[in-house]
Amino acid sequence: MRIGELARRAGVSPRALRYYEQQGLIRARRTANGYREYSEADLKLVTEIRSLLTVGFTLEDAKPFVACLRAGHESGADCPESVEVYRRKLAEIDDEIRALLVRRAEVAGQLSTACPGCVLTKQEKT
Amino acid sequence: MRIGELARRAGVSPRALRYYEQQGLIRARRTANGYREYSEADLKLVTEIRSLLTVGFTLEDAKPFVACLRAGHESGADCPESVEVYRRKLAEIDDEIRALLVRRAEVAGQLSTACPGCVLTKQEKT
DNA sequence: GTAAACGTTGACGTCAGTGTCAGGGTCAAG
DNA sequence: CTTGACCCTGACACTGACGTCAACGTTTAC
Repeated sequence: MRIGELARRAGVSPRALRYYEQQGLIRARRTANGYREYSEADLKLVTEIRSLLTVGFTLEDAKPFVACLRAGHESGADCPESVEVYRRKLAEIDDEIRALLVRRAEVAGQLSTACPGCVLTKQEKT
Repeated sequence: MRIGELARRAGVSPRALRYYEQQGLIRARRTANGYREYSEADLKLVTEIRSLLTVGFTLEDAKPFVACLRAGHESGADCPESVEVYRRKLAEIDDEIRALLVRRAEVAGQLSTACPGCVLTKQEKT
């Protein structure tokens, strides 16, 4: 299939697919006229990339998963490198959550100082 | 005081101060030679801006606080516009936390599927 | 045959808050 | 008189994942 069809089926733009290729995540055969030609396996790669991006992974993070799929594994996570990325991202997410909770507390504290009662709006009506 | 001193005392770079000015957050008198001249009140403004930035506010978010201080209030939060920003940011932070918790669960789920036992490392050793 | 719909590469724009140059001017100390 | 520490105004670089446009070639449908 050509880039437009792959894009539609994967739910991304052709531009995104070219970008993934530029970043070394996917490759494409070229037909005689220079058009990119993709296989069903490529659709699987792109689907994997998309699902990783939507949970906050970067393309760099996604590389081991793609490599794992290309190595013949059924899941992109079936490789130690992918598992390592999972563990690292999980730690990063935890750090972000902690940081956000701290910020939330600070902002809520400031708000309650500036406007007592403002902070307890709907859920709490002590 | 001139920009270098204000920068040191506020813990920011001169570049940042010029940027804040460009964005309409602070103003400065100019001496005969064109140098920016700041007052103690400006230090207070910049300190307020910094503390807001560190909890994740944008310069745009900080504008009402600066305006409030310039209007003569002791705290930048002593104005309804500032309180409104606090409430909005609090809601934004809550949204982010919720999104991160969802992502965390997804990643943890994937990790435990790919590598059962990996997810419970230190704290849980069921 | 021609217009629509597709493909190609290349390159700039986006968001925020700076860092870091270039190419100047100013000012005090020695 | 010169060095060094300031100051000034541009203006480009950065991060990430693209959007968007230009300027062009190809294929498909009528």
